[in-house]
Amino acid sequence: MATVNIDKIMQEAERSCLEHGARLTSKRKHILEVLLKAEAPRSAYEIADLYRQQTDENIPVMSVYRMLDFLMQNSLVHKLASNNKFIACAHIACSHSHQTPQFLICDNCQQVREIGVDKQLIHALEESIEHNHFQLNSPQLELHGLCETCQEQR
Amino acid sequence: MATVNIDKIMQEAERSCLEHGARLTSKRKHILEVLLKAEAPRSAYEIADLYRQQTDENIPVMSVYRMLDFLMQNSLVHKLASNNKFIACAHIACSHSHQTPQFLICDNCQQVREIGVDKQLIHALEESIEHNHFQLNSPQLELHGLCETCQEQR
DNA sequence: GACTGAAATGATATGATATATCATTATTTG
DNA sequence: CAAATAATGATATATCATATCATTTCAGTC
Repeated sequence: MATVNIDKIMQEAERSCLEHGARLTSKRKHILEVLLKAEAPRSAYEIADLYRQQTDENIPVMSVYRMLDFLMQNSLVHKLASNNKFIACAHIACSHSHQTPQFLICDNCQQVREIGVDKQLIHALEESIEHNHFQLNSPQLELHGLCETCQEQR
Repeated sequence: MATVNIDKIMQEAERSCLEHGARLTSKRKHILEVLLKAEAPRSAYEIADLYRQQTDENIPVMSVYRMLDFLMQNSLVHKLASNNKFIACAHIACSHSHQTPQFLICDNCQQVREIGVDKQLIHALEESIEHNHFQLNSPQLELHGLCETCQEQR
């Protein structure tokens, strides 16, 4: 089942890149696939290792960073600032347009859920920030806590 | 004027540590002072350099990290995950209890404003997160954009 | 199909951030 | 004061990230 999803997501990623004139090369695709298969956020170095395992091909970390930059620019991958790791965007194959990503990061098992933005919430945020005469970039929220599974284990 | 404020803040920091049985040693105090004097967030290595300049005493970076850990545990310092830098808490000498810190980070001049938490906003956040069966730790928000001064310069 | 310019990738070096570990010094407490 | 605990120093090393120049690949053109 997972592979079916990945195939579908990859198709959508290709379509979206084509539309924007962005070149989703084979190596960039592999990097995205590595992240789609990973169950948790991965560092650039971990991604390089997984890439080697999954393709029997070497890849310089420098290249991984560059490919991650490309994928991020095309909203296919996000970087989590709070732990310097990368994840595939959870909404690549969704129809709803890609908005501000919000992440729930489990501090126990490290799993990350990317949730949709609540419009009202964003509005409230912006209000709060306007009071401070601050002009917001698209705000990425990273929220730490415990996921459902890990709550139960306590 | 700045020094007056710093003195007052330091007094409050000492009082608060005493209250919690936390030992605010002279070196830890110096680290906090360095951050209070800095106009922008600083990395641990920058803090070590400033410490040397301001005290004519060497300090190992390892120690800086440990002291920063201590200061963070006692809510005197925050770490900004989005740029791996540290700042003094803006509310040390405030009477209102220390809640979720929210940071507005200027991507142009790097200045950071720590703003108070809007109760409604936090409530909305928590609602949004409950839908995902996620148990939040105290959420620290880091919001990037342009401060008032830098907006005007564009 | 060869030529050319641009984009992508490789290779190498190095900088920046952070932690592990063991030794030493300072402080508290009985 | 001695023993226990906490704080700091010293050293090594892991981890994350970027700068720079060389090489390869690709798209468009003739």
